[in-house]
Amino acid sequence: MNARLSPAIVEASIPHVQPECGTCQSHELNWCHAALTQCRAALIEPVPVDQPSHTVPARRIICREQDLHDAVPVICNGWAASVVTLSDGSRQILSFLLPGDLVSTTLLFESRPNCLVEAITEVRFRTFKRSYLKALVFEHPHLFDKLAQAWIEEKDRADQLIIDLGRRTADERIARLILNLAQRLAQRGMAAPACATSAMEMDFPLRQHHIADATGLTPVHVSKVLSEFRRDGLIRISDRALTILDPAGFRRVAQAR
Amino acid sequence: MNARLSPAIVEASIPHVQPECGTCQSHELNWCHAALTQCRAALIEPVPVDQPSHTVPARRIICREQDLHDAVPVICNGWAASVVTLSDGSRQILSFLLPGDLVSTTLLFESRPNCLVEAITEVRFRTFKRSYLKALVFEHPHLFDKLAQAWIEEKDRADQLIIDLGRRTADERIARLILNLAQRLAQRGMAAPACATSAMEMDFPLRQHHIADATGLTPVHVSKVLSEFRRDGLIRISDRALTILDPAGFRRVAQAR
DNA sequence: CGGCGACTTGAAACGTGTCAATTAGCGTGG
DNA sequence: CCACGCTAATTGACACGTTTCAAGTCGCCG
Repeated sequence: MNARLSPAIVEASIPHVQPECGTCQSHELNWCHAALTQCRAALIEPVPVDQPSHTVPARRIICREQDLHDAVPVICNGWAASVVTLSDGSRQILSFLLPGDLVSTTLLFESRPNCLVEAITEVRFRTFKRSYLKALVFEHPHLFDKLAQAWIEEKDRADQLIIDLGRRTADERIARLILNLAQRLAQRGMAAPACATSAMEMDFPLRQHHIADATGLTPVHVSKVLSEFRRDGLIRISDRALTILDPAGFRRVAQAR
Repeated sequence: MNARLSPAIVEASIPHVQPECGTCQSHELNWCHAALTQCRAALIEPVPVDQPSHTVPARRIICREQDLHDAVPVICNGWAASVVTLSDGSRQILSFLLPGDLVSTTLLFESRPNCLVEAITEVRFRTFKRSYLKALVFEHPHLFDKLAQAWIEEKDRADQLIIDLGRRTADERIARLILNLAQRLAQRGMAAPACATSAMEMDFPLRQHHIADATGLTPVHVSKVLSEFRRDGLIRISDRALTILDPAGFRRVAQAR
């Protein structure tokens, strides 16, 4: 499927890249992989990865504003969120970050993120030097197209969230969040059809307070809505996994309008 | 102030460009002006403007999804909004477009906008050919930087709107919307300090239903909140103009958290 | 065993939506 | 010139969805 790097070259410059990246190579927009292969094709070296990778435990902050003056993080493994906290302590999650995601495409051009990136599960990530990644993107039209596409998707998701928060009820918001995550996971091969039915199963490490922060609701209300979904046989959550038992019905809830 | 195009060259290819653009040249990110001067500098011709300009009356739709397969609109004059309508008829305004604004930076790379652009006042706009504008941006680093900056601002505003809709009350949302517009107008020289006080005055063509569509509220509630602002001596609205009477107090309302 | 965080559930309070009646303004056509 | 119809805005009463507060369960880990 993918043209692996020659072990000899990789091992010489940055040990352990290949095995670690095995888990996110399925994602189309895989910056690590793309950057590494492009470098190799152009015989550039060293590879623009500052370190093999960082690993942080769940709930830890991956980067703050000041950490990003010249670093562009890419999630290799695990779930993260970009979060903004208001002065009264309430939080809003702007987006969830899944393996293969660039934290934000605007980071390629500016170093002033207004939000934190926080690990939800244990997260392994890599940081690229902005200047390096930027140069790479300009030299390789293929990478630039990927960037443009990532940028469009990022804006699309933001716009959808605006519509959700502005015009939809709690039930719709939560159902749509789950369906969106399911779709993104499926793209990465991280969600699987369960048993013979049309049900879908996926890892689901989110706490209810994450859902609340993302949908502009309170954790208490999230709990009530999820209970209702469960009572109606739409989903099942257990043991950090979620199953959509009735995809058609669930989509109907999500698209009440 | 600005280096005007030679009348001889302009008149030969596209009549009337110069006088019409007089009103939006003050805005830093002026695509018409930038594109035209760049073309001239590079001795490219014809200028990548398909027609002198279009003018549509208030409330008219400027472009739909299918109109944008190869056209990138720029607002020359007047106010517009990008709007999405849900199947039950409710509407969400994603952003207001002021003179000099590119409708959306993602339009440079893809032709699938999920929203309409609707005129609020009478609007004069220009459409550029995507391929042309795109090529131009790549050839001129200065233009590319402008694009990147526009992209960052666009995303910042979207993120702020997400926070507003997710975590702020009606009063905060409305106050912040007005303050944001005041700031953007001020950047364009379209808002002026009023009398000796610190008050700010500006054109304000928005109907209350526009405010409602942008803040995720109902027109009725918007009316109540604006009445309250007026009672408290924070703002005055009359005759399509808005004055912020007590900027400090108004900002306090907007940043309750 | 005790403590803590995640979740659940119910009751009451609050903010915003819905519905309805009314007024003002504005352009159109008789 | 006035009557008309239309849209925008205002205001009050009430309904609904969500939040807040509080109490309690469960599982996990020290």
